[in-house]
Amino acid sequence: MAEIKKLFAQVFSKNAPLSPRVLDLIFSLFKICIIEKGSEIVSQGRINSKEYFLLSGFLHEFTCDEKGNETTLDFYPAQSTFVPNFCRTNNNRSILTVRALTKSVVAEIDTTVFGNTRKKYAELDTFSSSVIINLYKSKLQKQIFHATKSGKGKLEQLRKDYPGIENKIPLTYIASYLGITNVSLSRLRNKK
Amino acid sequence: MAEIKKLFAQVFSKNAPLSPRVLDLIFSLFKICIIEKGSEIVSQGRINSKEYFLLSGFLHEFTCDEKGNETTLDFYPAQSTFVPNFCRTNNNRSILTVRALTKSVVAEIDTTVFGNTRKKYAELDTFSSSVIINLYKSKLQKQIFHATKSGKGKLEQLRKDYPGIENKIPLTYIASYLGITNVSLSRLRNKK
DNA sequence: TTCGCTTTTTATCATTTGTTAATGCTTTCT
DNA sequence: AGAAAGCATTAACAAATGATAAAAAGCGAA
Repeated sequence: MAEIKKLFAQVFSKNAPLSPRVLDLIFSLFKICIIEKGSEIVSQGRINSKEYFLLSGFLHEFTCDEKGNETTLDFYPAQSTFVPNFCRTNNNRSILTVRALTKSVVAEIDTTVFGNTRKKYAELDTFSSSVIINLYKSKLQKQIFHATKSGKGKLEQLRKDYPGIENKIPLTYIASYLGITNVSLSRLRNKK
Repeated sequence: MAEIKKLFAQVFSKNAPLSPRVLDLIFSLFKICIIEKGSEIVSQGRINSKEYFLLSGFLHEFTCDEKGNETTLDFYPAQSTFVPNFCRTNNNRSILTVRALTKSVVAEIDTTVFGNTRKKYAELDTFSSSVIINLYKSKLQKQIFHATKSGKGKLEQLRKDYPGIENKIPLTYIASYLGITNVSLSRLRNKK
């Protein structure tokens, strides 16, 4: 349990520093969940009213269009912050799915509980702003990534952003994230 | 001046409804600026501490890499909301540029003035959340756009998103936004 | 292990996109 | 008007990517 709390503190510190007191308090409000490989934490179309932090494991976030095609939008390595609930929902229904690609440990809290706590502690407010800034900047980077790089360049960037990812998860998800076909990805990987 | 205020009200209502009273109040705090074609409202690398709303005209948002290559990230048709200051800056310095592609009219306000006013009126808080949600969703759409569509598909989508844009601004910016070369864009336009 | 299923690679061909360069068309400025 | 600069199109070729299908490799369950 001490390890869990350490991981928890680390995820939070990636966004903004929190005092030990507030960290203790907020930690006590979270529920720790074990997620089996293949199961979904958040599901597209479903009601969801929680905030999440990934402590350990590996997840991917994707949308599914009318034809059933999944597009992977992001990867969550260990110690990642989820998109905030209010951004990823329409009328409380999720617009995307987050699925475990390996067995994972997630910390979850109700949005209203978190919101109420936030009102009491200014540092949690700063924390939340920081989450949004990081989210926006990461999306901005993704746009530049897609608009300026070819398949080869995107694969190189992916390798920097997520070291070892090719040995961790099925390549289909990587191809989807890069916006290329499985066949193209295979070619790029086996070429010089 | 009555027209200006009407445009102002319309931009705001695109995010979240505001009561006439708060709208009047907030309007009085803004400064209305005429922007000549080609000049920059926000400049990459420069200190900036304002929030902006585009009343009329047409803008584009871009970043410039070390080599001087510009990548257009977004277009702002008349009555658009800018990315919030806190998202588009690092230590108060802008990480992107917004430039007028036609003569434009912009409403501007200091971030701290806006922030203070927001604290007093809950509806402005809702408004700000709404701006962020719209921002995030628009970035999400852009990622899906790039990851799932070919040049042809992206051009078709652009035409839906920004009707008439091809007759309004230089095609270079459009090609950059689509992540293709000027030559490819020209080909796609004159084909089929 | 062996079987069956999924994932990945390989091959072939068609299509798209990039690169380079030349041309023609506007626009702008003097 | 004329010159200069910027913008858009076209052409020709090279390179990258997609589509399809088949083979190979990996994985899990009985």
